[in-house]
Amino acid sequence: MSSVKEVAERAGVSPATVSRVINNDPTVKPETRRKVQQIIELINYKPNQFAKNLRKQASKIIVMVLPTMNNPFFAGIARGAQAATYKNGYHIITGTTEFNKWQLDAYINLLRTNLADGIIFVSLHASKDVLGDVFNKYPVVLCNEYFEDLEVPCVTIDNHKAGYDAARELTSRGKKNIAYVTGTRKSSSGAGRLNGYKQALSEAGIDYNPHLVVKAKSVLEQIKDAINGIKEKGLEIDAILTNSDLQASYILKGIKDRTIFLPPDISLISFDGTFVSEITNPSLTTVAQPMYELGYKSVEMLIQKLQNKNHIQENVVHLPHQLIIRET
Amino acid sequence: MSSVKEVAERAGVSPATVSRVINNDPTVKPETRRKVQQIIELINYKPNQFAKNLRKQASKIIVMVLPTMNNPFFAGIARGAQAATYKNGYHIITGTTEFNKWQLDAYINLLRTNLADGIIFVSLHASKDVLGDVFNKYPVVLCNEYFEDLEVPCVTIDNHKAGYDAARELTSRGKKNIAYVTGTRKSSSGAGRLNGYKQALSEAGIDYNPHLVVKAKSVLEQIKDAINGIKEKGLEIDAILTNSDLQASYILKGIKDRTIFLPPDISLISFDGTFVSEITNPSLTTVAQPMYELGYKSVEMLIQKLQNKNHIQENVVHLPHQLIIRET
DNA sequence: CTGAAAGCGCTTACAG
DNA sequence: CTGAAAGCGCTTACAG
Repeated sequence: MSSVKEVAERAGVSPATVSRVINNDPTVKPETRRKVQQIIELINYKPNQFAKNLRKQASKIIVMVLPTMNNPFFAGIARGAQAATYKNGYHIITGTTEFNKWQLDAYINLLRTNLADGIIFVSLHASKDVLGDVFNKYPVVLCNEYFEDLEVPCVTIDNHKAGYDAARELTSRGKKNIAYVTGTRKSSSGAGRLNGYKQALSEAGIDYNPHLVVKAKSVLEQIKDAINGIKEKGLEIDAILTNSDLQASYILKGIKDRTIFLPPDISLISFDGTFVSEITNPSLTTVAQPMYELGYKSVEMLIQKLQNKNHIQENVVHLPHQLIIRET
Repeated sequence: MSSVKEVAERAGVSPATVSRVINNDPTVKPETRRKVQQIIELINYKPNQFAKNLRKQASKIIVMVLPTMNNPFFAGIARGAQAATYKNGYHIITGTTEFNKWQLDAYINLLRTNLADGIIFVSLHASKDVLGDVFNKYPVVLCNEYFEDLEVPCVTIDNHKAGYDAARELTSRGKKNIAYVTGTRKSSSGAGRLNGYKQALSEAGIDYNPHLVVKAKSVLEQIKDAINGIKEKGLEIDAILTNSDLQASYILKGIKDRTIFLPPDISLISFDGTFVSEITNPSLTTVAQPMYELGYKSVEMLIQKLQNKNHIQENVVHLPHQLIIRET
């Protein structure tokens, strides 16, 4: 392993000067710089990151915690995040909790041990009690979900408008009984979308019926029960809004299997706009989210925060979504 | 930020002793240990990883490079890898190349700068010339694809047998004209599967026809052209074998769109066994790979290598695959 | 424009 | 069983 010392000796300068060359200190005489750079290339010297980090008290590593990689929506966010970290000379450790509480703690420890400079929580569903402390102590950016009265920066779509756009499309098709399959957990995105849904109904002169709003995880079993539960109450369904492409794909599956009792040509709109919405049969009408950009922007905001660049002005950044009409 | 020094002062011992407690040195007197541990908890002390790494010349960080996260097959591998690193007290930086050559170099730099201890390449398609150097200098494990005469450990399924099992299923259905859509790049997995396919044909008394084997990326356009290309040569197709669930899903799409001219009930078998094979309509018969285990085992082997535990005996580890019969 | 020196926060061989 | 000291490989205020 070569070191500044070795480069210094070979170049006939001090380690300090080598360091200055590496860090583009403008006070170095051009000739000296050239000499040092030559040696660096000659012996293919790369500075030891740990020594650097230890000295600088910063690692240029950030952490991104996602619920899972199994949903291509999150994979898309991770991709964007990766691109942004790379572009800014940072590194990223992406991890998933797979819905385990303990996993979350493991990632936070990366901050506590100084391994990482900051953290991005994607679609975090956790109580403020647990995390308020983390928000106070470390640089944090949220993606998709925000916490009401905490001043943590957040990148998301305008969920109210997204919910509105989706429901509006259905009411404009003349649908009156629009079931809405949400996620199982309370969330800012869920609340926003629900309000948008209600607004669209109201504008179409349709009464809001809470029995049409049901919760389910992205598991065939739960989705089936949730939807059939509505019908068992004697309610009609002539359209469905669903929380994710994945959920929607299971609904189509259930309809085809005849475990969900709905017509195969039912109006169905989902959220996300992943490739899943293209490969189902029929293909899904979906509210596409800018996954890549969500990840990219989250990283940019975190880095901005790390570099204390003029105190981030906007706390919540809304990225545009887009309703894509396909076959459902 | 608290440090060993602070803990030492508060506990009335030397920094060395604190370090010994942290590292479970058995020579510490139980009483001393207790005293120190109390202080550690009291002030919630966490050792600075960089200082530790610098001193130990190891980071317990490994890198996993995947082609993309957009294919759930790779997401599954990443999940398994994550679990294994966590279990072993390591951290993992997973990154994707998205098929860019330059990205690869960025990940290798993590080794050069000592940020990471070792690297896992998943489905790596690169020439030995480029990477032989990396293989020699740093601890490397390969996943899915191996390089013939390099002694780099590799975790994969038995692709020959997998290709055989898939093709065998088709010949046993009485199919005679089995098209095979492979990936676009030369690969050890591709070669293995092709040989298995040939063996199954031969056992069924069917002549191997190279015109039935076509290359395509996981893009509708290419797959369409590849398959229609066969038909334009005047060849019949009564079954298809395809490289991935994703590719297969596009084939179904094309058939339904009538841009691929095949009957909707054609026999179709794909590889991977991701959730995609469940949500297509019809659902896919697929050769399921143990994604999670592939990732998990790759990490285990790398860590074994890092710890020099009795020189890894087996160089290539084959994990079991499973043919899952669904609707195609 | 450059160098000598101190220090980032750990661990470990050595001495006792 | 424990401490003093050296050192991992950098960077930076200070002095010249």
